[in-house]
Amino acid sequence: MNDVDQQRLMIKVARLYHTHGVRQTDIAQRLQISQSRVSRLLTQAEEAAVVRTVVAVPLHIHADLEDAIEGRYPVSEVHVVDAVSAAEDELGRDLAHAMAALLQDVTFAAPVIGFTSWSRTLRMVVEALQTLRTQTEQVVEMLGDLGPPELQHDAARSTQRLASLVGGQPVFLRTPGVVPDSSLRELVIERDLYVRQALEQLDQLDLALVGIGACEVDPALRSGDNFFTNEQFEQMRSRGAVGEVCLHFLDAEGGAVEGGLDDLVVGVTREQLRSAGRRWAVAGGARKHEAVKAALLGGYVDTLVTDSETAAYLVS
Amino acid sequence: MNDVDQQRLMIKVARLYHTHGVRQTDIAQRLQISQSRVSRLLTQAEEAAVVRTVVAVPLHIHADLEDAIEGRYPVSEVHVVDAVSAAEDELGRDLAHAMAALLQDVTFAAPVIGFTSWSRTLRMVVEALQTLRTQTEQVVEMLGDLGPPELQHDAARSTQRLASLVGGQPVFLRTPGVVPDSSLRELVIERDLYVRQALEQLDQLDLALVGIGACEVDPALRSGDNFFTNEQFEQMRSRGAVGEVCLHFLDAEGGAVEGGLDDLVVGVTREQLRSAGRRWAVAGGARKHEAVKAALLGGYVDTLVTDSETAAYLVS
DNA sequence: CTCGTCCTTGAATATCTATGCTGATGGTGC
DNA sequence: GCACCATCAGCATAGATATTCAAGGACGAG
Repeated sequence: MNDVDQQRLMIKVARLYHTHGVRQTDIAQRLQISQSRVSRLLTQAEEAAVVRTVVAVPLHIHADLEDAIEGRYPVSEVHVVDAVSAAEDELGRDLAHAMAALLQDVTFAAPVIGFTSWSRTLRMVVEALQTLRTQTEQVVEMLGDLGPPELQHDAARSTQRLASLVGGQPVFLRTPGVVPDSSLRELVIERDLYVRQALEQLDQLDLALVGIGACEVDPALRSGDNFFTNEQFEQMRSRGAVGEVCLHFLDAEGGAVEGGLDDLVVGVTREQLRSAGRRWAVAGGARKHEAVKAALLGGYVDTLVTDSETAAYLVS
Repeated sequence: MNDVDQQRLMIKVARLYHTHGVRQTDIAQRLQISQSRVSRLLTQAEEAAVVRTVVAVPLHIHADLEDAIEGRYPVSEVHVVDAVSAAEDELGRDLAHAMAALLQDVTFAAPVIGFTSWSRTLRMVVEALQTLRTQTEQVVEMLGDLGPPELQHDAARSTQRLASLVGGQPVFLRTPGVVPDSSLRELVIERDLYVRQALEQLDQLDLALVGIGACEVDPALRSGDNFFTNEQFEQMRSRGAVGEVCLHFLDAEGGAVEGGLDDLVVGVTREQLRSAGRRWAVAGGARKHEAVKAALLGGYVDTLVTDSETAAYLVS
């Protein structure tokens, strides 16, 4: 049996099972295959996203918190998710799905989207996305490479996927995201035409999908490996930093923490970010409470998706 | 536990199960409830349409047939569904889902939608629909009541649901759909203001969702019970009728079969139907082959959703 | 051609899920 | 206050689904 037939069979099975409600055993009998094969075809169908199961979460269960935050911070929209658990990975998944759902419904046009593929949650958002209607031409990475090579692969794939979902071109930033010294940064920008062009595109972001980080080394990355070192984070913390947005450090009030580290980052600038038409962020979990608050206060975020605990912290 | 908590629990369970892939037993343990309750909550969630499972059928598997039909008949669009089985009820379900999927994606505005809730397939379409973007103000029934009272209940509910999905007002036609004699029809229209108004609205249909019937008593209806009798169908067949659209009989070339029966129908007229901006029909199955052909030839259909066998018949 | 590797399949079975049944709980009518 | 009914939870288990394992087959290297 060739590949196309295989796929048709898969779809037929999926429809019989999900749409018609036929049991696997009966499907097997009807199509003259074994039940185990039916089961496997169904798994395949799930993986190929031929069947999509979405849990429609009634919006705005926490309307009270949302309103409170919208009143207190310079944001236009807050969505509070009722996470199933406070455990970081499950939380991330919930937040990601919520943001994906939001993105599916957008109606505005966003020719240029900025994306940071090094945020695990944002990658999960992209994973969960199906299609969207932003008439996007370009998806530009807002940060260079961070962390180990295998992560860079995931990141690139994620940018690629987002671009193909919106029907736009991916614009990669294939260069180290953090350089050891600022002159090197100049050199990189000067020498690499693609990098220069990508960075210029960030001047006209219509939609920036930003991750918010606590002021610490991300577990998935490694200190110093294409990333800031523990010492550098330590130093920034001692200067009052509580978090970062696209590797730009913020103090508790959302102000910039100067320490020369901005000059080591190859990526979107604070100004570029703040002047983006829309700035959507997704972040949650106890570790990031202060960082989220800082990002909001600093005007780096326009629309926030977060969990109820973080939301409660924000209004407290 | 009150109702709201119950619903939250349901959603939490649904998300743990579907989004996070946790087993029922583990969910039960985490939430301190029994596995059976988890199972039942999940069933509930399915029923409440909180979890929706859709099988994305790759469009245009039968592009060849579609093109051929579009070339030969005065239609603008044909969608051929690869049905899982030729059995009538399963076929109907597949067709219905296909049409629902199409409707979900429409972008045009249709202030007035005409609907015939007595078609089982069309009711299934409405059942499968989630939301749509037609900016509809009114959903007008195109035929009066047919068949036994319990069917009328289903029909009304279906119209109601469609209206609420599009965010419009349902306009019912609560009057017999087939009257024993034409003077009675005049009387009904004259006496009932609502009926008169509804019928007038049908002059300006932007989208008509029409069912196509073979020239015979629908199994779900009953001969003579608010419907044409077997004898009447027989008579029409002897005059060359091969099918009907909204109870207007058609010969093999799509021409009107005169026999006075049009005057017994309280509902949309042939002209109203043909002048509708868009005329979407869903029909399939061997019994209706000729009827579908006639409806296309007669210009009653603009966009057709049908099965591959019917499609093959149409091009043969 | 032959062997080894990798992949796919179906039978058997382990695992997971749905459901009949029973008792508990809470609301209703008398 | 009490019998009555309805509803719902949990247990046990029937029923359905996923997975293990071994066999068969396709493919490529030798």
